[in-house]
This record gives sequence, structure tokens and C-alpha cells, in this order.
Amino acid sequence: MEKIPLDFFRRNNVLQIARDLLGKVLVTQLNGIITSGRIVEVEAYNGIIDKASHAFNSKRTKRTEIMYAEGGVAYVYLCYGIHHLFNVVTNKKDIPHAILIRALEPLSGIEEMLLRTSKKKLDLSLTSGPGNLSKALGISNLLNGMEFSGDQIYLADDGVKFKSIEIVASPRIGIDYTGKDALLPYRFYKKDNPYVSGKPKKL
DNA sequence: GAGTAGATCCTCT
DNA sequence: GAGGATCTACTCA
Repeated sequence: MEKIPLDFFRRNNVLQIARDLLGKVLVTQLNGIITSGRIVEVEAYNGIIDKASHAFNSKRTKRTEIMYAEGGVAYVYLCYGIHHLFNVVTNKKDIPHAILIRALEPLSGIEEMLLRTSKKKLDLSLTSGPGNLSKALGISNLLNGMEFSGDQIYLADDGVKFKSIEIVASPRIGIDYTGKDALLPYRFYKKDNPYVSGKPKKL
């Protein structure tokens, strides 16, 4: 299994990168413990013109600063005081594109994930949804700004590719407050994968 | 089974 | 001082 080169994240089409991330493997290695899962659901955040993005309208704060970094780093932030959400920063420096990883299919370190999430056995909710997968992989704000060239957190390619007919685009989830931008088909997921989270947004 | 409220804390105004 | 890229549990049917 090979680490994905940073160039992968530095292309300028965030939607293309989001689509390409499906089927790739997210790996964390914390305290010598490896946990990993295959990405089956993502959402793209299209920089300063995307109301749902924290960087909308060139908003630049201490929190969003990391989104303006060169592609290939992690953007982790705490939501609702409980959940850590994990994003992949993409594109060139000063262009705040990002991709939220919403769901994984567990691959290795499952026992460790069960410990972290206080679950007794593997079930579909272990890595389904951004809050859950972050907890399972031990992702916290300690990993904010971490480059994927390191060993603590990175993305890898084990040769699995989804066919384009297996990939579905849909509106994003949980961002109703953004008006019409909430309807943009910036969410991609693998068709019929049980770990894919989320009910389609209610109107 | 579906719908709703509450948890909980960091960041920005 | 308010609110959020969510999840879970509990209610009601």
C-alpha cells in the first residue's frame, strides 16, 4: 500500500479530488497503533465561493488558516462541542479548498476502534458519519495541520478503484443554513455501501 | 419507525 | 455570548 503523493491534493479541481478519494485508504498511526479504513463518502468544500465552507468570502481566521495552506494537510475541528470533523485540505497555497471525509469502511485496527468508541462489537455506525469516524481513528485537534507525508496520519492507495457508475453525487448534509448552496451536488459516495452515512437532506 | 431535543466547548463577533 | 460541516436517545404512534 503506497502513500498518496502530495501532488494528488494540489490539483485545482476539488470535486475531482473528492471523487478520486473514494476507495482510497485513510490511515492513522497514534502511539504506535495503526487504524485504517477505506473512504466511501466525502464532501467537497469549494473555497471562498461556497457558503457552507468556513472560508466563504475569503474569511480568514485562526481556525480557517489551515485551509489556506498548500494541499496535503489535515484540517480538524471540533463541532457541537463533541465531534471532531476531519478534512483534507486541497489545492495551492491561499486557495482554501477542503474535503470532508464522512464515512469509512473499517480495514485494520478494528479492535482499537471499538475501544475508542466504547463499542462491544463491530457495527455499521463505527465509522459512519464524520464524528464517528474521527473518534474511531483517534482523530483530534492534535492532528490539525498535520501533513500527509508524515506517519501519524496519511492517505494511501492499495489499488482499489471504484467504477464511475458506483459513485453517486448528491447534496451535502447538515448545512441547510447556507441556502441554495446546500443543494450543490458536492457530496460523493460509493453506491450501496452500508457504511455511507446520512439520509438525504430534508427540504 | 419517525421525528425531535439535548449534549457540550471552541471559535468568532 | 451565540452558534455549529453531528450523534444519540427518547418520545410518540
